[in-house]
Amino acid sequence: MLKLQNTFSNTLEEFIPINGNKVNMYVCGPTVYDYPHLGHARCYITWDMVLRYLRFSGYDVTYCRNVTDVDDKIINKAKAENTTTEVISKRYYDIFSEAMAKLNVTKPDIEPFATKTIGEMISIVKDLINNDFAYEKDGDVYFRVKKFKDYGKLSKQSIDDLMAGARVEASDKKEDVLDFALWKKDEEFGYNSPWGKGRPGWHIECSAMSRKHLAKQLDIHAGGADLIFPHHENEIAQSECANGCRFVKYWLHNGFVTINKEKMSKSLKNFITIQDLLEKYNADTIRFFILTNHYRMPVEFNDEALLSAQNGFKRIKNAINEGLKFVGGKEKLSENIEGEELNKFKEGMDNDFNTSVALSVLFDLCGSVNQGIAEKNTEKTIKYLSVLSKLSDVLGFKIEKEQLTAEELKEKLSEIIPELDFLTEEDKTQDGYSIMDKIITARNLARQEKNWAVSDKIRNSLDKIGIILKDTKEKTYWEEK
RNA sequence: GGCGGCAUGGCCAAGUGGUAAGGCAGAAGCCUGCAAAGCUUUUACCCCCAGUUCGAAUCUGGGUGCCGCCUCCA
Repeated sequence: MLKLQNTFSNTLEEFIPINGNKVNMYVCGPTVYDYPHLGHARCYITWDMVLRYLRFSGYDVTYCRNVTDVDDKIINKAKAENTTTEVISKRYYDIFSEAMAKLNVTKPDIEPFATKTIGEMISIVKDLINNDFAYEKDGDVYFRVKKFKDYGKLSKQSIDDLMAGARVEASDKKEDVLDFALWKKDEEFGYNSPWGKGRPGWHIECSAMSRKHLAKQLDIHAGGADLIFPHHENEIAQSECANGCRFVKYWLHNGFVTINKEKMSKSLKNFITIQDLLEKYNADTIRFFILTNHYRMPVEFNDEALLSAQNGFKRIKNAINEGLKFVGGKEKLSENIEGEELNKFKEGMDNDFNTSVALSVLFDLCGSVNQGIAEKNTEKTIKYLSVLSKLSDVLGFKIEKEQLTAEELKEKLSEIIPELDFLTEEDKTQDGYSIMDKIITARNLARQEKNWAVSDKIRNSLDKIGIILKDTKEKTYWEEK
């Protein structure tokens, strides 16, 4: 039985979808105006893990994650570069998509763009005005916060407290400081509307996109904890007042990535981009790093933590790769998995996605797989490896070695070929794999002759370009670090 | 000021009343020509104080420290 920590009730609740096993899941996506950083990676990897686990558990999930491509920051950047907002948002959307693909984040079923949903936004704003929940003033439209009695329920803020601590800019146009913009007048970059040319407010975008592409009522709405107030609070106000029904059943929020205990963010300029991080660590390491903590807790970023994740994940990767080598490939694994490890995994994940426990199960399985290999017990190895492989897949690890192509390998080897004097001119014209075979053969010859100086020199040369040799009784393997 | 969260071994982390999972790092040993990988062994009175209980890391109250939201933010 799956239980989720619902931000709305602030309790652990049993997950019962509105409509049988069909699940609508909406996640607030990126505003595409700059490079995505590790904080974004955490958010989308987290919801990807949730999506994968829901599907693994048998739910029929429709996953929608929007793209905000109309925004002040995009406009400012376009102005600065003397180009259009379309050019800017396209550029950063492509960068974002590439980063997500590299991180093995599942592509959403629906990925709507705000600029393609303007009609739906206008329709909601109209309804809100008709219901007296909103008012137009000089081309702007504002939401009348005090009219919505449930305002503040998600963030546990009372209207009085919000008033007292209000840091929101007062505006002559607003009836009340707490009122927020649904539509903003904008002659230059705006869209036609009943109130003149203008742009949608940020919050209305998600209300519109979720309604248009999923439903008036969502099972799960997720996002970063910084969106609870005001973004999600305002979405609730808009959607519930426009639709006349409850908006979201389960609100889920992820914690932040921190650096020196401070939230990683654009404004603090303490972020590391996904691109830069991928230069140093692979996608599985980054995912492992994120999944070691519960998704609602903060995760402290530093190189020591990433290194620890890298080493930890290597155990899982090694067990799977060695296991696959031993049993003879992925097709030997069985589809139907069972056992106490699987139960423990489910138990952990059912408890609000306790990935720490889930990972500990993977380590247990690694032990069993390694044992199976050591005992040369194919049946045992297949049994545990099947579970291990499946569960690592559920958590979204890629595992399968990104095997170098012959060209890439040759490219790497070219750096050290001058040191390898045993290679003939003819050898050097061959492809990477063949050259590698020659190198390993030469080294094993030296080993047979107990010429350790030569054999170690070869191994050290390969090590310099990130290739490790593993000697076993049967064969010598090579792999990337 | 209002609201929310966190505090467990050198580091990360699980734990939701019954006597502290797991990972990293370190140490010792096995294996190995040496490595790599693997295996075995190995380190905790859970921020402080008080209370509830036969029994608390876990519940209650009070401290202390740290973080987040209240403005754009994943």
